[in-house]
Amino acid sequence: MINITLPDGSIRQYPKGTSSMEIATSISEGLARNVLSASVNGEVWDASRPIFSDASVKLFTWNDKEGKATYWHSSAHLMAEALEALYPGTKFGIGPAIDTGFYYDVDTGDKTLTPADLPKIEEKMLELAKNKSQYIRKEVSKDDAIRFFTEKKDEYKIELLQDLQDGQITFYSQGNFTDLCKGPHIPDTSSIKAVKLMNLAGAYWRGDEKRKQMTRIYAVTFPKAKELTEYLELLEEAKKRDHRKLGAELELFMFSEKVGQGLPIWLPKGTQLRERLQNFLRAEQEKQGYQMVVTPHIGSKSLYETSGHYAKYGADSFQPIHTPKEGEEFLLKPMNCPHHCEIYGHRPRSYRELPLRIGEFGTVYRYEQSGELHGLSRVRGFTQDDAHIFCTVDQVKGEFLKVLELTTMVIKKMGFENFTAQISLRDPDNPEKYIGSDENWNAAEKAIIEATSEVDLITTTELGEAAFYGPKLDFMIKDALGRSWQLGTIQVDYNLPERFGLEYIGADNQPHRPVMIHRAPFGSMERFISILIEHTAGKFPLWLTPDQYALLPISDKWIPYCEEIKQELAKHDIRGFIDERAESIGRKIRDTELKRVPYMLIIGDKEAENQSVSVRRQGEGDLGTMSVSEFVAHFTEKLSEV
RNA sequence: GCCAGUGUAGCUCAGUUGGCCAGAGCAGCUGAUUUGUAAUCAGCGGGUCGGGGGUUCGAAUCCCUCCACUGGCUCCA
Repeated sequence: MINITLPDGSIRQYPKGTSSMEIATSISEGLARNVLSASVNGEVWDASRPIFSDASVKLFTWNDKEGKATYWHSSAHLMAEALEALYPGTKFGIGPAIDTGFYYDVDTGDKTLTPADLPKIEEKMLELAKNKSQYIRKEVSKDDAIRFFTEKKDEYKIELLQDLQDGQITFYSQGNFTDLCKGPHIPDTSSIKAVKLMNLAGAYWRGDEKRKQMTRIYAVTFPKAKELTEYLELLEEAKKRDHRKLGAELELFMFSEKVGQGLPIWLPKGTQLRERLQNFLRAEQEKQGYQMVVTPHIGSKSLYETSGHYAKYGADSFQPIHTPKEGEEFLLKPMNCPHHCEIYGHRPRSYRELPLRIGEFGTVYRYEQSGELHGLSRVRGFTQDDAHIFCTVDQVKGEFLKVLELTTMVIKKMGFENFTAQISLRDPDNPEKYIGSDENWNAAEKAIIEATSEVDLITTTELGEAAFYGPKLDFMIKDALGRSWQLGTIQVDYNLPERFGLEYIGADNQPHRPVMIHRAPFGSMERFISILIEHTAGKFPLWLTPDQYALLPISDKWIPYCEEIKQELAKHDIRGFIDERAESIGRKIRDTELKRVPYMLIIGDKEAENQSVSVRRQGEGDLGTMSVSEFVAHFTEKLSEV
């Protein structure tokens, strides 16, 4: 007998060789029906795999992340089976589960898959799923495995096998399909009830752009048809909120082929929004002792040679521009930090000046590959809400915590409730990607890890995600549709001060090297606004929205009264406009609703007579009639709510 | 940059296997209407069918090429 510890701490005894599925059955039939996989001593296993020694077991169903991952990975195998049936000779790369669904990288030889082929594959998958084929695990020797795929002429799998150790190789089969796979898998195909192949994309074999490009098929499956429908509805909603669409409809920004791709042009309403965000942050930063600066859009190439940016990114950047007579070289500013280092270094600094906090809404230009550009979220010219804090080693932690506080305050003020932070450290296997000494890196990484551990913040740690000059703390927020986005960043940097030879004279009258903290709570105004648009579906917080109200006169004879109200509201810093068109009130309301103006003030005979306004809230409807001062009170209350 | 796809009026789209002056709705303009909580009516203007080249008696439609956009990949200071 073996002892099985369950998540609730209870220990049950089972015969040697009992599977997780059998354990589930012993608990309840219903549970057994839903089990997809199980963790055995922390490792995710097939539910059918026998357990031979004492273990702690956790059963996974569709409600667990691990259960979904198993389900989708098994679905990838089912898709591969369908592809092999429809397109014999198809070769397979890798087919993992992802956050939502799974993909499989395939090489269909001469046959190019098109979106029109996808329904056929879906149908085949559903047909095969009905066979209730079991996923069967088999341990194989490396030689046998290589022989199998050599016969199948699948060079991708053979390459994957080269990196695997003999004795640790397993195959999984279901129906007529066998794949190299370490598993685990769901019991059988019958739980795969709804299938949707989402899209086709090119993907380099092993992520290497020098190697062959395979076809990646993205897909998702569900145990219930209804869940697929709900998922597709969510995608529809995301499409409706797409910032590129809303940005055009609400006249926030535009792009022009003539100006150039990836170069956003801010229209008046978008500019209002952006400047309100900047003013808000500027005010908060000034409270905390930041000083604003303005630096030029170009900088001498030597500036970036000093910083190391040129060596790292020069070849893949916009190329230097030259002065016509002298032939001097200048780069479009890709970063503000070198300029700020020069500000720090332009005269001797005393320890009494530190921390010195230099802020700038600095517009930078970076060459991004054409296929990378995406609306406002990935552009070639953007404005960072940048600042650099120069401080002593002893001040690093305190300053870091203050920045952390500022950043979380900003995120919350923007209406994002869910956020986490990612600690991005060096990749220990690729030291050549980074500048600076190990001592500097260790100190910087330690500072971030220590400071974040002192605050109430959910963090994850990623190796290899650091900037080339220092580790980062990146903020990840979840939007209203549950999607994750990376926002602002805080970076601790011991290296640039060294490269720029920055110093301060300490209390001991000796020169010391300052530490630099790079930080941007929004990240970039462009990217942040793209996220804000999608999060709010264009219904911005009241304090931020370009027009807070629209006055809608029922006939043009009430325009003068509207003017009066407008002036009164302006006294309370409430901004809006009068819809003076000779349109029906129904039309005016509809248009204003679509423009996401939060308040509509409808003015006709009754209102003019009683010196009142009829108030309608966007998306909610009629709030009734009130006096102008009552509206101001209502508005002011709502304003303070966010 | 790479793979796949898309590009017809400001927007959303129609345009049969290549064939009469390329269509619709919305938006715009003009006029009428003076309206009570999500579209008043009528008239008018608007397109070198993404650009260029080619095949053809004839191209929005077929081919080549360039550009932009979309979904991914790679990249992201």
